[in-house]
Amino acid sequence: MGRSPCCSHDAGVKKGPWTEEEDKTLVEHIQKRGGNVGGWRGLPKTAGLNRCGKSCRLRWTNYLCPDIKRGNFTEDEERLIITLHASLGNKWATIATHLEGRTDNEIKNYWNTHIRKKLLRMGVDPVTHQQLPPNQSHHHLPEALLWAAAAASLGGMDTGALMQAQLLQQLLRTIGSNNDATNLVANLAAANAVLNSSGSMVPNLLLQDQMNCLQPGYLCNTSNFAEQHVVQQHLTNDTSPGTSSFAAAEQAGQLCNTAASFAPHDAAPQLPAQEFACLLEPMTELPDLCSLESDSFWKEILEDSYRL
DNA sequence: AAGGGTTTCAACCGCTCATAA
DNA sequence: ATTATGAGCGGTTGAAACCCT
Repeated sequence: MGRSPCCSHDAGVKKGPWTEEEDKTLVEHIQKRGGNVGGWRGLPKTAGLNRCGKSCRLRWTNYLCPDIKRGNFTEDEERLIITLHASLGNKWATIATHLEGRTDNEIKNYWNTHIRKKLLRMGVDPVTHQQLPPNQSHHHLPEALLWAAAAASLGGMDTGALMQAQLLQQLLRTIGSNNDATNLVANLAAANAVLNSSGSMVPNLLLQDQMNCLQPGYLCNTSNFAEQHVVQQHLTNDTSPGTSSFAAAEQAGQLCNTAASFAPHDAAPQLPAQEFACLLEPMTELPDLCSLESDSFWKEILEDSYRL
C-alpha cells in the first residue's frame, strides 16, 4: 500500500502546542457527538479547527480524553511495564492496553526517560532485558553502592542489608581478582562494628541468596540471581518489614550484576527461574543471624573461595 | 542572578496496517 | 487482485522546565 497523503502537508494548517481555546473547541465537539468522533480526517472542518485530523486525534487520545490518568507512575505500573516490555518489546500501544488510563505515548516517554536509564544503570540491557557484558555495562561497584544507599535511605533496605550488599560485593571482587583479602577483612571488621553498634537485623533471605552466591559453581549462573531471589522470596513468603518485593528484586539485581561481572567467561547459558530453582544446591548453614560476631565464618568462606 | 547543560514530554513525521471500492 | 484511503503506531524532535555551577 502506498503511503497516504499526510494532511499535515495542507497549506495553512496550524502546528505546535495547542491553545486552551483549541482544546475547548475539540472537547466540546467530541462531547456534542457523544464521544463518537466519526472520522478524524473530516473532524477539523466540522469542528472549526485549523488543525489536521491526525493532530486532533493525538491531542484527544494523549491529553484531552477524560479516561486518561494523570500523575506519576506507581511502582506496580512500572513493574508491569517492564514485564510487558520483556515479552512484547516496543509495542507501546499493546502495553498501554494493560495499564488503565495510560496512553502509549505516556508509557513510551516514561520508558525512555526513566525505566530505560534505570535498567542501564543496573547493568541490564533495556532491549533484551539480559545482563550486559561487563565491558558494556554502565554499572560499576561504587554506583551499586550508591543505589543500595539510596534504597536504604528510602526504607527499602535496612542498614544491615546495605552493609551485607557491600560485603558481598567486596567478597566477589576479591574472589574475581585474586587480590589479597586485607581490605575485605578490614571492611568486615568495620561492618562488624557498625552492626554491633546499630543492632541491625539482616534480612535472612538476602543472606541466603548471598550464601548461595558463594557456593562453588554458582557464579556460572549468577545472571539468574535476581530471578532466583524473587522465586525464593515467593516460596518463603517473605514479609520482612520495609523490604517490598520490588525493592528486594532490585537490590538482588544489583548484587546479580556485580556477581555476573566476575563470572567465568564460559558461563553456562541462562535457565528459566523455575528450572534453575530446582537445580539449587543445598543452602549453606548460616551463622546465627549472621551477626558477624565471629570473623572465622567469613574467613573460612574466603579461604574456600581461593581454593575454587 | 545568570547562563549553560540536561531532562521531560507534548507533538510531529513517516511508515504500516486494515479495509473499502 | 489491485489500489486508494483513513487510522494507528513507533521513532524522533524541540520547546519548556528544571538543575547545576
